[in-house]
Amino acid sequence: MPELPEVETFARQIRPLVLNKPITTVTVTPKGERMIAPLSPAELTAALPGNSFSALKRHGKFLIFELADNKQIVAHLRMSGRLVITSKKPSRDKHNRLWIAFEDGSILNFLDTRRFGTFQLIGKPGDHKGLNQLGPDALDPAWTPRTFHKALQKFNKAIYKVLLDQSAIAGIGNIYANEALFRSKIHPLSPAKALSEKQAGNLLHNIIDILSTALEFKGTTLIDSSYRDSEGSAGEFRTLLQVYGKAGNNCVNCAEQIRRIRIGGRSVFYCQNCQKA
DNA sequence: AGGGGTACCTGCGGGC
DNA sequence: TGCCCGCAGGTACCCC
Repeated sequence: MPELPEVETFARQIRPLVLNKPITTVTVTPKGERMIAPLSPAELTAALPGNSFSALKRHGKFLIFELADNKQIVAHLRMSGRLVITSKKPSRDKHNRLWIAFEDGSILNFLDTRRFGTFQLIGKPGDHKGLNQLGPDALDPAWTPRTFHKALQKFNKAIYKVLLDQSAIAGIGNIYANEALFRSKIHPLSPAKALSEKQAGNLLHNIIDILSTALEFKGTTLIDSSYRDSEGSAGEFRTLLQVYGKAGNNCVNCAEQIRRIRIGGRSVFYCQNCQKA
């Protein structure tokens, strides 16, 4: 569920509460065991106590907890993961899968309803396959219209699929891909290669604007969705969505109704009239 | 290489 | 109320 703005929101909220604090215990529930694979709970538990996190970084939708001894924990929230801090006692949420207790009594809890999330200890930077395959972060200041246009040329597929391809640009998920294409007036099935540098530049601008604004709003919580930030608050970017989840609604720019199609098994929303490029 | 399908899980809403 | 279906913000893996 979480995309870049939601993951960054978690990072900002928990960072000051978990850095440079000695770890005392690690607890992995039976249903949390898959999430730490290939390590066993015993192996993870043996590696952490006495250690502490020296930094918490984010790349795309991954969170990287750096340990003082050069090891790292690479975490991914996938569809339903959440990170919550409690004091003295672990969260009693039924979906609390694993937690790390610190010397000062605070506890980092990884909640995950669907258990697709991962929380993997690696020996040194570079040892995580998923992380190694990532392209530049979507909010990396190094992006320019030219480099983005050039990156798109490498992919012989629909622009929608490239935006979701984490090896091309990291951090965009379904909601923000839909919104960025709508604002850029680009049809989701347009070949990525066909975009001009001007179109690519405009798309990049809209991606950055949407992700930055969504971050200010602490992400997007859809109606009936379970996403809540680390403090339990809903993300308010929902009010700014223009197409995602709005099949049948009138387009905000014209008289067309927003359509829903399937691309690669996922729901994609767009305006047939506005998104012709 | 790119497309599609399935799998991994749990929960929710809609239709009957 | 209960059941069955489709759906979900992600990604990996298989097959063609």
